[in-house]
Amino acid sequence: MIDKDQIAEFFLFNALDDEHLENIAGFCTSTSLKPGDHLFMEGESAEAFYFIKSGQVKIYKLSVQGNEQILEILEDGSTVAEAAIFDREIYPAYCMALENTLLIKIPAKNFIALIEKEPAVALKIMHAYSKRLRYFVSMIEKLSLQDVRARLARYLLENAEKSEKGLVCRLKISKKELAAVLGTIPETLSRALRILRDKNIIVLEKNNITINSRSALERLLS
Amino acid sequence: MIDKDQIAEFFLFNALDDEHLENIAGFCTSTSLKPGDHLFMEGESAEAFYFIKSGQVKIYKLSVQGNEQILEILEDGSTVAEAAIFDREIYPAYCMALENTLLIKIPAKNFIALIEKEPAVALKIMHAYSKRLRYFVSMIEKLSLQDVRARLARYLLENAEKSEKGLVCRLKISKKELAAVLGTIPETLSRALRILRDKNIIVLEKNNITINSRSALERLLS
DNA sequence: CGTTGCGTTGATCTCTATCAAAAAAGGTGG
DNA sequence: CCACCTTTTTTGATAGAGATCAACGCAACG
Repeated sequence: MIDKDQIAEFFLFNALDDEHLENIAGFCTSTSLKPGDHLFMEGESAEAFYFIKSGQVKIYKLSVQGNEQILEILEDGSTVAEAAIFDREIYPAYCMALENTLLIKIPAKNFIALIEKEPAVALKIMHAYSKRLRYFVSMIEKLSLQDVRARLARYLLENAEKSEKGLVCRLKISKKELAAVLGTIPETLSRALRILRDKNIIVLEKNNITINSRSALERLLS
Repeated sequence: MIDKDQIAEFFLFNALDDEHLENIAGFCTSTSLKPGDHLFMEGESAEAFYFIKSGQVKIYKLSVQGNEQILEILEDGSTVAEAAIFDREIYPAYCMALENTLLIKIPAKNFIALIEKEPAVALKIMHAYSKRLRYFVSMIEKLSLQDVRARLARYLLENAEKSEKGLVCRLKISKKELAAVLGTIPETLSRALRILRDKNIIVLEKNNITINSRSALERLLS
């Protein structure tokens, strides 16, 4: 059981009044995970979805050979698996914590009942859905229409932030995970990074990648 | 302007009473397309979504080199681009008719207003969303974790139907389109089909593919 | 018929996964 | 702080899948 103030901060519920929040808090519980812990496995029945209060998880698929494709890296503020609860009620992928992670668990049943009374919540969920759909569409596009170097270039451009040194991409995940995000393997990622470094397009430090030439990266996309 | 009876048949609205249907019919219009016509282009602002009354469209992306990845083939009964209207309001892909196609156009604005009053419609839309999300997740999985032959095998298994000759996959699209659905090119698809034929796993006629050995196809998936 | 686009086949080349191994980076316990 | 172990990252060599380029048969269609 958790407190209504804890859930009031989440965008999904930020239009609701105290009475509703109390009600929701009544059926939510909290969960905590250590790095490597699974929140759920592919194929498990989906009776709840989650909010990430703090930490980081990955949603991923495995091939029969054991290759991993990360679908999403989710951080605090995100909802996890809200898609699974309306449909076949099975989680379609694995979810593993990458850090110490604190989540709020929202049972599907209660949530669906809530939506029937609160269309505002429904609209927010739909907004989250459409964002995720867009994300997956762009992922399909990248995977099937671009090579690894272009996928990396796009990732760098999308994740870089301005700093005193110029554009810098701070990796929040290991290179091994990044490889799985990009749909490749660590060796190939390592080589792709080296090529960009040798061309003086980027500068590599351990977890920071500084972009020397934004335009050169953009050229790789076409 | 269209009639309320025309929209009553669509699953999205099949829980609504006459008064609601009249209301909805009031803001819907119909559109018809010939093969090759575009319903919308990538990047266009999304002010409406659609129902397919009859016909067939493809939703696809293009790479800078002009390669095509089909995201979906949609047929009568499907909604088109219902995802685009809650988010950034831009169509994220192209939509082109493959046959003569009749659609009902539903303006986003009116539809959102409807949802706010009718949670039942919201739940149905969410159901459609989660189905599509699942579909895209499985597409990402296939594209990044399976080779072309496995993707083809899965397609055949998923689209085959029982007939007097056994399992038969009737192609509703050209092989060129099928290649784009599978994330490859016609040459590669042609070779993959030939290999399956040479192994006596399938029999090729022009638009029918008969499956001789279901188990052999299933073995290709692992 | 000629034209146009589709489907197939062949030859080649590029990209990326795989295998193997070394180097670097973290922990952990003494 | 150091030796030890594990995991990550990098590098090299190789092989395989699939894209590309080119050519040709074929059917549809004006």
